[in-house]
Parts: sequence; C-alpha cells; structure tokens
Amino acid sequence: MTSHPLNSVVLHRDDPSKSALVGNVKVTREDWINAARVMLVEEGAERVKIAPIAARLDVSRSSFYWYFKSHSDLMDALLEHWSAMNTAALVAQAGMPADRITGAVCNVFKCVINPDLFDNRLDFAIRDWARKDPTVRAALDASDAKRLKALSEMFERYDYPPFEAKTRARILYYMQVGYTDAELQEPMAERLAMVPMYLLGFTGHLPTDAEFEEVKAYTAPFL
Amino acid sequence: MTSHPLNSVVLHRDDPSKSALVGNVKVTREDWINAARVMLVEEGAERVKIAPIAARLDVSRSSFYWYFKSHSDLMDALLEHWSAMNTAALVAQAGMPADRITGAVCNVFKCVINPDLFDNRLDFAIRDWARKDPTVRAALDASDAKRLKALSEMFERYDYPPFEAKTRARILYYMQVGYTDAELQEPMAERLAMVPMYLLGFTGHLPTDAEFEEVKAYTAPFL
DNA sequence: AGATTACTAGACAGGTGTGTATAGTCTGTG
DNA sequence: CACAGACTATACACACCTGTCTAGTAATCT
Repeated sequence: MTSHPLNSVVLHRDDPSKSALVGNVKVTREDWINAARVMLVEEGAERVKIAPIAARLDVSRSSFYWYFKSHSDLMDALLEHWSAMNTAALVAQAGMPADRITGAVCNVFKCVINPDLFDNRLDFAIRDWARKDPTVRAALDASDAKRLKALSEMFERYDYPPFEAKTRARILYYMQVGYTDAELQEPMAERLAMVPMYLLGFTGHLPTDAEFEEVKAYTAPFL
Repeated sequence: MTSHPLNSVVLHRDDPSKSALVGNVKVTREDWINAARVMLVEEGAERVKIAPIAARLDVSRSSFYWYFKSHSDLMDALLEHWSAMNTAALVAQAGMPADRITGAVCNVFKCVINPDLFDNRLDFAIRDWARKDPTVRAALDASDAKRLKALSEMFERYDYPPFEAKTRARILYYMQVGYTDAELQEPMAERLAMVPMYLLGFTGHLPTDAEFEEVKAYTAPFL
C-alpha cells in the first residue's frame, strides 16, 4: 500500500479544459460504446482502437478494461447496439399504416433518412465490417432477411402477388444499400424521382416472353 | 565480404515442396502484386501486410523491398492495376456496337460478369478502401465519372435525351455497385429479369407532375 | 574461372497495439 | 472520520508490423 515512487506525479483529472464531460467526470460504458461507434463509422472496424477512444473521452486507456472484458467484448456490444437500433426501426416503419403503397414506401424512406431512427452510415460501416468477419456476416444476413421480410409483407398488404412483392422489396432495399455516401447527401426528392425510371432498354412494362428470350440469348453463353 | 557467423545456416530455396512456383523459383513484381490483390479482395486494404504475402509466395519478407520502395509503393501499384483493368474494360464494353439498347446493356452485363475483363470483387474492395483513404477516394471518383460518362453516352447513342440517358446510366451502374457478394453468385437471367420491374408504387411510367407533387408532400418535412 | 547482376535470408531497431499488474484517487455510507 | 466499492493512471510484458542493414546465393556475362 506504499506509494510507488514512479506514481508520485500529480493527477489532474478535474482540469476542466481536459474534461470531455464538463461537470461530470464519470465516463460510462455507454460513452465508450458511443465513441467506438463514431470511430467505427468514420474509420472502419479495423481502426476501432482502444487508445484513441480513451483519448477522445480524455481518460486512461486502462480504464477501458473496467467496463469491457476485452477489445472483442466492445465490438460485440457495438454489433448488438446496431441490430437493436437500425433493424428494429426499419421493421417498425415498414409496418406503419398508409393510404396507398406510395405513402408506405415514403414512410420507409422517411425512416431511413431520419438519423434518430436509422443510422445510415453505421449501416454502411457494419456492411464493410461483415466482409471481413464471419460473425458479423451472420448477424448482417439475419438482419437483411428480417428487413426484406418486413418490406415484402408491406408490398403484399397492398395486394402485390408474393413474387412481385418480394422483388420490389429487394430492389427498394438494395437501392438504399447501393447508395454512396455522396449520394446520400443529395436531396430526397431527386433520389425519389430517379427511382421509378425504367432501367435497361425495356419500355416500361414487365418483360414479355419474347424480350426475356432475347435477354437469355444474349447471356446464355455466360450462364 | 566475410561470412557473418549468424548467417551460416544452409539455404534450401530449391526445396520443391516449399516452392510456390515449381520449376521457377523466381518471384516477380507481378507475383507480389497479384498476391496482394488476392489479399486486398479477401481481407481488405487494412490487412494487406507484407509478411503474410511473403509467406504465401514462400519467400522472405525482406525480398519485398527489392521490388518495392515501401508498403505504400505496393498499394499504389495495386490501385494502378485496378484502374487499368476494370475501368478500361467497362468503358470499352460500353462503346461496343449493338443493334438495340437491350443488346448494348447486355454487353455491359457480360463485361461485368466476366472475371477476365472485370474483377467485381476487386471493385468492391477498392470501394471499401476509398472510404478510408482520400487518395483512393479521388481515384475512385475519377473512375466512377469515366464509367458513368461511357454508359451515358451509350444510352445517348440510342436516342435517349441527355438527362434520361444520364439517369439510366446512374441506375444501371449503381445497381451493379449495390449487389452483395452473395447476389453476384445468382444466375444472370434472374438478375436481368428483376431489374426492369417497377419500383415503388408508381405504375410503370415516368412520374407525372401530380405524382411528383405527392412525393414532395410526403418528403417535404425532411428536406 | 572470375566478376557482375539480380535477388534473398536473417538479425535488428523502432513504432504501435493489446492485455495485465499495481498503486493509487474519489464518492458515498455508517 | 474511516472504510468499502467504483474507478483511473502508470508501468510493463508481449505480439506484430515496417523498414534497414548485412551477408550471403544463383545465374549470366566476359
């Protein structure tokens, strides 16, 4: 219990200029997770390091091990946090009532662009991370399935037959997933106007048998 | 020039069981880049480390510095390789002649699913990497612009007005970008059949002014 | 055969990251 | 006021990665 000679330096935890939380020097487990989330979004899972987070919170690196068993314990918590926030929000919003399908789809868009309900950048970061970590991959696949199911059921409620409902759900969902960071900054109206335009050379209806045969003729050598 | 006492161990570079290239013990700069590319695709830019690549090539880690000035020199070469391969292939394919727009679009698809012309997984990996490195970001933006320009010009050649050509190019391109690894494994015909289906609740034509106003009413509070 | 060129192995130095041990400080409670 | 529990700082052990230095080997040219 005697003072270690090397530990005799003066501490200044209460120096207000160095305190991240003025008036409350306590750092909670949630603070660590939040700071880690920011790190994950901004830098990627690979760069979620303990020391930089500690610096951001203005506490010692070793404090981390009071709140978390290990580095991977933190990463698990991060994954849990994401699942609870994003997937739950999208599923809930897909179930919201609306007069017509247009309104229902817009509800989904509204959810996705509302940072309080759905952290789009976090979703991106998790998708990145999943490509390198099988555990995350499994969690993401499960969430994707849940979200697609909710969207598909939404289309079915507006009398789309099952296959078409499923297809529309997929396209709606993966159009979101496909956006780049830059595009997510664009005005919502522009993105919405772009979506219903026809793709490829088809002329605005479901492909006829003849057109489908034409496509197959083009692609057959590669299938 | 005298033998260092610690370096007197017997070398066995020509041990066939340890040689990655049987009959040719030489490792070239291309070999390093190729191995690094595999690493980049499978593990992400962050995990392209010299030692594991050396192990895969079954050579010493220090040999690396004969071929490359530094680690970032290798990464530069990787970026250069990607640009030359993928962007060049897509631009070339978009310029190929075809009877109708359907054929032209299928040409693009054929290019993108042909691993000899276009490494889709590499494209993904670069996109990941760009999110963390401004230099790569700039290179990717330049490539995206080149590709979109080529696709847009393709649509214009089939008499689409400029704005619509540009929009179709964007959707066609980002539908590709949005695919997940799993989906890229799906049969081409299914993906092609899925694409022209209408999105959202719109009924198969460009949105009318009334529909556009409806969308704006839904989204106005969030813009 | 000797010299030159192309290429490689191993040791080392320095930086950065995780996890642990230890010696504290602070706050609330009896 | 003394003590217990919550929390934090510093130091250290260890692992891994980059980059440099030195002493080589193997094939080719002269």
